[in-house]
Amino acid sequence: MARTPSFDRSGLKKGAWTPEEDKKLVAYIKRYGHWNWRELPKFAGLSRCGKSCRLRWMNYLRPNIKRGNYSREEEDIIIKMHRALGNKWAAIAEKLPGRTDNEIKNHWHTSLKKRLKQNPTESESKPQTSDQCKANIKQESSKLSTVLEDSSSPLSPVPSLSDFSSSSTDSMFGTITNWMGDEYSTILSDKLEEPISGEFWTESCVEGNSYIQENFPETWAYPGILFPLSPFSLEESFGSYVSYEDNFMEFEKMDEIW
DNA sequence: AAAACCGACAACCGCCCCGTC
DNA sequence: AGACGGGGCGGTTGTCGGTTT
Repeated sequence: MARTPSFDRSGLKKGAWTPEEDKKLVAYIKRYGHWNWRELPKFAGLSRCGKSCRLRWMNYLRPNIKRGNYSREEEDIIIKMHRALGNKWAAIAEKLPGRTDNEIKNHWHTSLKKRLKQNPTESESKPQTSDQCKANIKQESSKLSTVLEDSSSPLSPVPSLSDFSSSSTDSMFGTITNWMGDEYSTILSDKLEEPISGEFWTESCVEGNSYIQENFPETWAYPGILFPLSPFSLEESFGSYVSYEDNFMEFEKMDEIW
């Protein structure tokens, strides 16, 4: 399925990701976040370019990725959004929780396009100007938000942070392992064996830890952590961002959790 | 059983946008 | 204002598994 692994001139690996590489990437991001995609592979011990790491994380490894078959409802949304927006896969993906733009794009090219050919009445998309697209994005977004807010909808967003905070460790762990699969669940199981204190859930995340996303279980965010595992000093890496003392404390807190 | 074909999808590439200096 | 760098996006390709011939 994936491409055969190879190395480019600069020695960077290309092609299919191995489970080992995935583990390294996941372990690094869950510990330090993606503070800089370009630098990240060096510190994570990966011979990959930053872009490749980003892509792997965004399309495959990040939490709450929904895989598998598309429901009819999801397909209808894709068709509808595509009619309104054209090939704005990222915008379309925003309205399908758990689906990535890449996945939607693939599904469009492999299935939906054909389906529409057979049944043209479903589509009839006219080329749109970029202004029209922008207007449509707004319009479709507000319409679909209404649908998605309805908790009875099968397309409801993934559980919110408050859902995680009120749930048991077990159920949260279930959610996390769900997106990672068995392959990686062992990395986590060690860390999640002990219940997480109530205090932990109320701590806010540092703004600017850019990988922390909506619906991202807070345990993954390491409250306050913003620095890399780097051979350089913290100051060198982040200059005025943080003081060593502050983050050393965060480090300790983090290690308690993990 | 083997070859040819097709569908699915992970991954790469190049371009563009946006923030920073 | 313009150069630069990082991140994001969309188009495309490469490969594998399944199906058909």
